[in-house]
Amino acid sequence: MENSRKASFFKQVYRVVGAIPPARVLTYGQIAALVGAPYLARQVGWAMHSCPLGLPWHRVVGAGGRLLTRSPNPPGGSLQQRQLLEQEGVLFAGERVDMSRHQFIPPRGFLKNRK
DNA sequence: GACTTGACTAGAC
DNA sequence: AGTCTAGCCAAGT
Repeated sequence: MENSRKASFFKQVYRVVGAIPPARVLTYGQIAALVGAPYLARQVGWAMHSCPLGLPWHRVVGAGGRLLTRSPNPPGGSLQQRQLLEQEGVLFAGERVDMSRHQFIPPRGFLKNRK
């Protein structure tokens, strides 16, 4: 059986994002790869646009630790994202997140050991 | 069921 | 260094 992989792409993304520990960040492409579609980075970002409350959307960054957040709310949602990350102790290299330090590396069975 | 949109990425200029 | 193009595909209309 194909396990419970029938969940919508979005839902899978939400699950991954919601599982990111504090002081850790993931790139859209990496999240996409985690759900089994390294080329769906866009859809990941699109899924985040619907960012359900309670989801650590601020822990999702673009390639290279770049902040791409385009929240329709305040112009410059990236700034808020940066503050939220710094609040967790994430270090920044200029305008980018220090990926070499905070890039989240999913453990084996990260998606399997889901309850 | 076809068209449009999109918080991406990588490569080219 | 920045700007542009192309490609990929799910969900909304």
